[in-house]
Amino acid sequence: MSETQETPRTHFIRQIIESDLASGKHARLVTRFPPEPNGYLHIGHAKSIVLNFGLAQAFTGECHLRFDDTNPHKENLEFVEAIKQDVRWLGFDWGERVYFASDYFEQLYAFAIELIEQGHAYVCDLTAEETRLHRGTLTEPGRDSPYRNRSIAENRDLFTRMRAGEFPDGARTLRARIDMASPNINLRDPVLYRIKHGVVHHQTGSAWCLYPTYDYTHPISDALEGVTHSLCTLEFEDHRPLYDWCLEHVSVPCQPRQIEFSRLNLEYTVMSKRRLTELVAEGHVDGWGDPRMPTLAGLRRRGYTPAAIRDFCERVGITKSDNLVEMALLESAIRDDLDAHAPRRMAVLRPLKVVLINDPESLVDSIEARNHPKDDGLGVRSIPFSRELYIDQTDFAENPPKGFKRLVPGGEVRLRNAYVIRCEEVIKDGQGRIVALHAWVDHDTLGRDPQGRKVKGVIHWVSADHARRAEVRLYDRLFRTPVPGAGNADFRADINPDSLRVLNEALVEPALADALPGERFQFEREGYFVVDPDTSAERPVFNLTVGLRDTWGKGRS
RNA sequence: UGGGGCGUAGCCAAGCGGUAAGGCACCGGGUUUUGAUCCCGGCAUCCCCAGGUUCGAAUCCUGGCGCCCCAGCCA
Repeated sequence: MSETQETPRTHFIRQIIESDLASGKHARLVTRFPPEPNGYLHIGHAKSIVLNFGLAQAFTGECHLRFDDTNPHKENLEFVEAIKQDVRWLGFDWGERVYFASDYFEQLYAFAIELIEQGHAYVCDLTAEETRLHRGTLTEPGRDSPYRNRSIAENRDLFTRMRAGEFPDGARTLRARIDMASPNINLRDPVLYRIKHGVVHHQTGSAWCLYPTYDYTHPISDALEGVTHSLCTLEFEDHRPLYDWCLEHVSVPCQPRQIEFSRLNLEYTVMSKRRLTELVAEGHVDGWGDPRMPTLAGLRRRGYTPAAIRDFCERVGITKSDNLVEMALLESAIRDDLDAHAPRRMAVLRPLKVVLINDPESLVDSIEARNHPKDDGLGVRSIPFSRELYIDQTDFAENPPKGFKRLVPGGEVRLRNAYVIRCEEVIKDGQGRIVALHAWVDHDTLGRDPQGRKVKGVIHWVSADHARRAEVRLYDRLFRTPVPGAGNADFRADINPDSLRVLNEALVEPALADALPGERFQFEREGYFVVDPDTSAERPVFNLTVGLRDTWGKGRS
């Protein structure tokens, strides 16, 4: 029997879930993907999305989409909408389960009162700077705030008035009363609430001037939603004791378990939202959806498919080890998908004219070609053929390097899908630049091998009279170093100045003229391309998704 | 020098005391009207190091070493 369904690879989180389900600790799996709407989603988020939604799917549980919107200064609706679009595009469905941490502000507030009533939280009047000074250092314990032992009544009163807006920003905070001497700095009376006046929150408007912090909000939100396994990245490992503390000291309905895994790092790009935001804000790229960006919006415009990104996330795996994944793995995933599904076309990126000089009348004027070498389901198309053609400049060499299989003076080459030709003459201009080639056609080679000789090279072409001019955008890695900004360097200094090259003279076969934005093709012998949204009938625009694997080293740069 | 993690091939990653999966990359060879795809083969005597336990250790113990994270009223 043949397994059509791949067994998803196992990892420590899956094992924990399997055992929790098997032991009856949980009847049903509930996970969540909790983005903060302060930027666009990137491929690192995809890893988390595929993990959380994928697990829910695998165990027929549920995965919530929850916006972690506790800091209105940085968040907005544009990001909320973009995130929803990207998660959907990636192929996941949260159904009715979209939530906002801000949905819980009232309950969070009530739980804070509980903490105060039990002496587990207090209102602190220290400034941010004083708080920092009291916190101690990595090696020295902190000192108690002078406000740490306020009465419950005073704390309740002050906290109520904080909500009522009686105090300015920064005047007071609500802090958990845990342990200023804890070796874990997160436990040194962390701030639970801070005052923020005059910000309009995208969900709650001006209803609040008091905003809960992540550390307080996250565990409670998880609990209120019945999340069973709260999966996050490694940097929150130190926060887990605080996560648990919150749940233990407040009357929530259940105790979710936080489990950490390592975030994705990809060579030759940056993944931090701070840096991505800077790239956009400083105009190094054309917005969050620039095809060079590692954002899902960027990858989409670059021509990546959701399936390839999901596959990539599966291939990368889930562990706790720091990692730096090679770009080759991502590229391999998209090539696999596109090789199987993208219709083939011919496009000449850097045209060189070829004139057929013998008996042109007896040549066919149209050739039927298969759209895919292995999948007949993709059908066939008709390609016009004529006496004047264009081939790629890189497919002809007057002085060929050793091993060159393409066209050379006096040599023969197969025109893909068409005849074998032989270069008879190289036409040059006054400066000695090659402007055209004259070639002889072997009429007897359409659909059959030539008599008595082997022709190894195959090159692509377009008919001069029928080809359409197109703009082709060739993308390369955004950075020229594997780890931009390594050390303490400015990551901007590592930006690759040649990450985009625009070819304006490209000529594509007519079948490509009416392609719609988002349609993907393989330009034979070149790579996979997607129609850019900038495209128009007058000027079709194609983006390079990824080049074909090239063992000859033809090098496009 | 406090606390929390991590260390298996160039990269990612299985492995859960019984004698090192898989993918990517790379190197051969075959097929091929895409120098693509596809197919076949190769690629860790060894699991950060050193001791110890055991018939047997990447897996257990001890001690080192290296790397990452934490001192936001960011998440």
